[in-house]
Amino acid sequence: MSSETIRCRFAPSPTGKVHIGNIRAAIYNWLFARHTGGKFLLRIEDTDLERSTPEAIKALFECMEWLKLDWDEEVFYQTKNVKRHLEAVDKLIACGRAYKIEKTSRDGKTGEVVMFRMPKEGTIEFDDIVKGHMAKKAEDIQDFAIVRSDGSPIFHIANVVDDIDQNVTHIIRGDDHVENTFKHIEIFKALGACVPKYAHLSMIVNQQGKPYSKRDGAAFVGEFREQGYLPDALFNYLLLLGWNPGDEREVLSRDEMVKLFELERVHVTAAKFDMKKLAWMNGEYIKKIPAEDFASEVEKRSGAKESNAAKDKTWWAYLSSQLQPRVKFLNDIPSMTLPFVNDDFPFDEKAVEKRLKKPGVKELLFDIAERFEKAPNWEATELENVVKALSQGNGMGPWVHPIRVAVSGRGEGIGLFEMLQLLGREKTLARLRSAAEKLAQ
RNA sequence: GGCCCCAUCGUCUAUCGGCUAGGACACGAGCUUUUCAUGCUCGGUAGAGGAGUUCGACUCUCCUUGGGGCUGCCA
Repeated sequence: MSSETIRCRFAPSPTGKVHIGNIRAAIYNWLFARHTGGKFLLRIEDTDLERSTPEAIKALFECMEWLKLDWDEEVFYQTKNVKRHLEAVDKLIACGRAYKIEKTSRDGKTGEVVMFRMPKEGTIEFDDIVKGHMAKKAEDIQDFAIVRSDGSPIFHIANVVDDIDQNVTHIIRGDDHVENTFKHIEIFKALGACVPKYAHLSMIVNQQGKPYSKRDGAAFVGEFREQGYLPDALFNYLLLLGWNPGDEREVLSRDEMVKLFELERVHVTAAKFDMKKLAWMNGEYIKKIPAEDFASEVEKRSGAKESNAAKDKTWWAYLSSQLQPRVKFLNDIPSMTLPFVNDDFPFDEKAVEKRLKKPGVKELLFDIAERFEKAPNWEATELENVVKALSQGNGMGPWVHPIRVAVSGRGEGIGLFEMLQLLGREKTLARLRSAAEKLAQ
């Protein structure tokens, strides 16, 4: 196949939220087009006027942009092609491949619809790029409606006519359309059009093997975004769910993906969505963020007030360098940075119980505050030396743990002495003493 | 019910007839260590069952079982 003729498309119906299974189809289409040098088209199947609002379409665009899925040519709106759909229907009626009939729908609507006439014998077959050879006896497929009693075209005819009009050569879509393909092939043929190549993608399923839905956790792209997932991490993970480069690489750059992606390597089997692996992937991508960018992300998400002069660029860089290997989700940043930017931070009850409410801790905190106060400078190494001297070669745990909880309210976090350096002398001493005084009561 | 599709560690997967079945996530152990992470090292767990083809089958064929999809005036 000549590469300049390859044209594939992502054809979602805008419902306001973009499901991960759906966006994976977009990703595969995009990668296929970019790999082959073909075109990636975007068609919005907005015939459902109830759900297809401008807001829903906007959400779709935002989602595409977030994942850096750029498309070629102008967006194709299905509603703008209704005239062509109906022309095709007339043509089908004229040649006997469609007919009008009085029908009562499931929900009780009665009226005249247009049905597409399926052949009554023979086999319909196609070679699916991922599923292989597919065949079905024509007699196993019933005639089906293509125009509603209100005169509006139905998915089957609209979809096929749009694909013809957009010169689509490759249809890469969800597994749930396999059965439709046998119907659509007949429409293409009846209309005298070339039948495109098909590639059907397996579904993303939950731990029970059922289609992954919102009941299983985040199911829409927007939710992953809100939860602090990086677009590249989600993209990479979704790609791996059903495709691999054939070697052991898993974390791939966009360029590598484009270079390596082949539809032929896409899996037939349904893949279970593994949130744990996605989380790991996200951590990998967070570690890849350039230090400067991560620092500004930390500053942005910390909710810090600009007024604090002590917090200069160096300060943020130091804090974020400590945070970067520890952050799994960008959404973890606010709670992790809170003790650094605000004196009003929560104390973890368990940590307080375990580290502070112990005999001698009050005295220990007062004592250490005094020793820190005398420190010649406020560098992490200097502060560490103070505690080292106290521990006399034994573990520093008995000092480190209470200090950590006293100044940050939590049992875990970045290195303690780095933490103290970042807090500064004044805040550290104040917090140590205030915690000690609370214990006295 | 009918039709279609699928089947390797718990999960994602490598393997396109030669396998002591490899990797990643997760899990366990250890090292590093002030915590939590990171990093490094090590470890366990897999070819649904049954026939057949073959010198040889995870790989090919058939059956069984299990799972999924479709069977709309939804897309």
